[in-house]
Amino acid sequence: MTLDDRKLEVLRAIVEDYVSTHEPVGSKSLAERHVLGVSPATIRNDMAFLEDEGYIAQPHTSAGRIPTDKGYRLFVDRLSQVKPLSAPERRAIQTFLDGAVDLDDVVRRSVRLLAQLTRQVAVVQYPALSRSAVRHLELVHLSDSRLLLVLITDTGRVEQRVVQLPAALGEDQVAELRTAVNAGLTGRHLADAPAQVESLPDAVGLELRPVMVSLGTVLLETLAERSEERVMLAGTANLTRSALDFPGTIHPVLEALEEQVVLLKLIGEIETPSTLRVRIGEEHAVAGLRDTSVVSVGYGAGEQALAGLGVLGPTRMDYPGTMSAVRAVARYVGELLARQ
Amino acid sequence: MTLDDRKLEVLRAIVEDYVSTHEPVGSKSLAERHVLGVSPATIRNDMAFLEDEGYIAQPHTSAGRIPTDKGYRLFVDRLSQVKPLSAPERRAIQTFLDGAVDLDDVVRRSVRLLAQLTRQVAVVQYPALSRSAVRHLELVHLSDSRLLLVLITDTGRVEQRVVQLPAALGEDQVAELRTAVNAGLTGRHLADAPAQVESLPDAVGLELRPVMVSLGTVLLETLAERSEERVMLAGTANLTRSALDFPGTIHPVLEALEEQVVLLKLIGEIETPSTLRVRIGEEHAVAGLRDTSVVSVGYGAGEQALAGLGVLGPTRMDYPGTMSAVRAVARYVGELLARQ
DNA sequence: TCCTGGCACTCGTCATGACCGAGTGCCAAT
DNA sequence: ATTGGCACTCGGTCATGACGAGTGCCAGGA
Repeated sequence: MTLDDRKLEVLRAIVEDYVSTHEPVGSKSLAERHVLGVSPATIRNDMAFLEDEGYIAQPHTSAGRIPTDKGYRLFVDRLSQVKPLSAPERRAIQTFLDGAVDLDDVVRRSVRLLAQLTRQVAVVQYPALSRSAVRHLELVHLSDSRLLLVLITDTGRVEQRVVQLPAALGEDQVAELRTAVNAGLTGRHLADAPAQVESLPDAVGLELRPVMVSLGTVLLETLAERSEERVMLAGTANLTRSALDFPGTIHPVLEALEEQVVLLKLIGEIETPSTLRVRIGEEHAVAGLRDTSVVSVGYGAGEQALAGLGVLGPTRMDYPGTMSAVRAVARYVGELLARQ
Repeated sequence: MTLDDRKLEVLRAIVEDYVSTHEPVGSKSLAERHVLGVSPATIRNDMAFLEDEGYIAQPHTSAGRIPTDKGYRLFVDRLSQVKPLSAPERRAIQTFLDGAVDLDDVVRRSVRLLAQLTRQVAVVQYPALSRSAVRHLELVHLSDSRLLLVLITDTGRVEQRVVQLPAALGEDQVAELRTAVNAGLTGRHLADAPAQVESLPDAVGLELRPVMVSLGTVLLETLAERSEERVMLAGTANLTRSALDFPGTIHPVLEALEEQVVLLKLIGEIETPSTLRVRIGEEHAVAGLRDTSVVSVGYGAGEQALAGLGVLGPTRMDYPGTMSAVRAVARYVGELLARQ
């Protein structure tokens, strides 16, 4: 026997019913709620087959079936149809995001919007430093021996670090450094920074070279530390609504969400924008997320994604709806950043 | 009958036992576990009195007593003794915070540390702009009609905003603006900014005055929007450990924590450092926090607090321990910022 | 060959009721 | 004012049994 169209249709019906009712679905109610053209008995046979193949499972003997991770995977890959956003939803995205005044604001607004639209936990990553270019570098004289290095990128990120100077500097020397640093780096892609930094000391007077070296070191350090680092989270409270979906507690999930590294793995690692990625249950490497699914996508104006954003929820989630929302917000954020 | 010493002692014993066992405490076990010098029957009489006065309550008829919010309040105000931190704890604070490279890092580390030490939800507010002074203002030429305004404060905060220009500017004009703005504001307290901004246009050439006006407007806007705004949160996962303490779900608590405004009310509104504030259960204005207590304190080097930090947990928390931890971290953060 | 109706069986849920024990309030005695 | 004793209350636990949703299997029909 093979996985024919009707069996797929049965699987889709099971996923849809289970997602909306949160209860194991039986053959009878399935026949009632969907136009499958066959009797419950036939559906039972199909369900037995689907269970054998691992697409659905029974929580206990005399219960209906629920989809397994493998079942959701099949659903997402082959069965789900794009669910267009409603007009009010589109409008919400527009009005919500249009008022943003800067990058922080864009990120904050989009993460909240996403949480609200999907009623799940939303994550938005700041544009990766490694994929941004330098817009300006500023040096601020803090004291004789300390300089503040401020990096401003074309994506709107601002990073700062204190630099301990090997020797005291005058205001004019700081100016010389500033000019040289900007001449060497402004407009450059930060991915190329290591190479550029190499040649910086040559651009200044002999006595400033050691200073320039430590400046370069601090800059590279900052890039390494902060490169992908920042993310913003919203909608954790939504986890409690689906608390029943998690065996025991939501504790492991909350814990995983507190780990930046984990979040970045979830959302990051994205090359091209607008290719959605869905990770379902067991597909996660992190144990605490075995009962969750993540829908993520890259955003960014051009060919290459600047960073990622996405949504995390119970494996039993409305995949089509979530996928549309994530895609729509990403597209809009991309446009917004390009406009800047 | 009055609230004599023994009754207070009984109340303290009830609070301590309940906090450590999480179970209503009865007269017999109280007599066993504490040296009160009287029999259970006497304790029962005292407990009846304490209940009449509203310091303790019975969850149901045949159960022991648990402290009410009023009981905790009395405990905190008159009964709790300072519990010094253990040596490992002190060491943890030191090593954990000493490696911080900048303000973001300090805040991130301290909020995690606090969450870890108290095993509760920790909140740290960034130094309030209104209580910081300008260290430097930078103007970056983005395009003909757009300028990036970067504000760097003496507390290490960096805020940036895009300014739409009324007219195109050359690089030298930007330099003139930069000089004027810094001459007028560097070193000034941001609380005084409105007055200072008034006089800025007079310091530049006639044709730059409109630009300076919009620059000033944006600066004041930024101050208003961002003044107290930023906070960092950690340890939300700790809420699930004490999930049993919350009737129903932790949903309302998580929701309250997502509201920046609420957080700021909790942690902010602090004038002098090192005066701990404890808010217990019903004392909260926000309904979602009726089952939680918040221990907060201001931090900062001098007389005036820069901002606040604190901890949120179930009303049934270890007040003395939490209070010591909060106080210790605040003191250390204050020192750290002063050193910068 | 595929579909269908029927039937026996499984097992989780819910309501019931008995029992246990922790804890109380009250009272008489010290 | 304190204490020991005692009757009483009531929530938690456990065993029981009825109920019903859902299944797998099988024989008959298209």
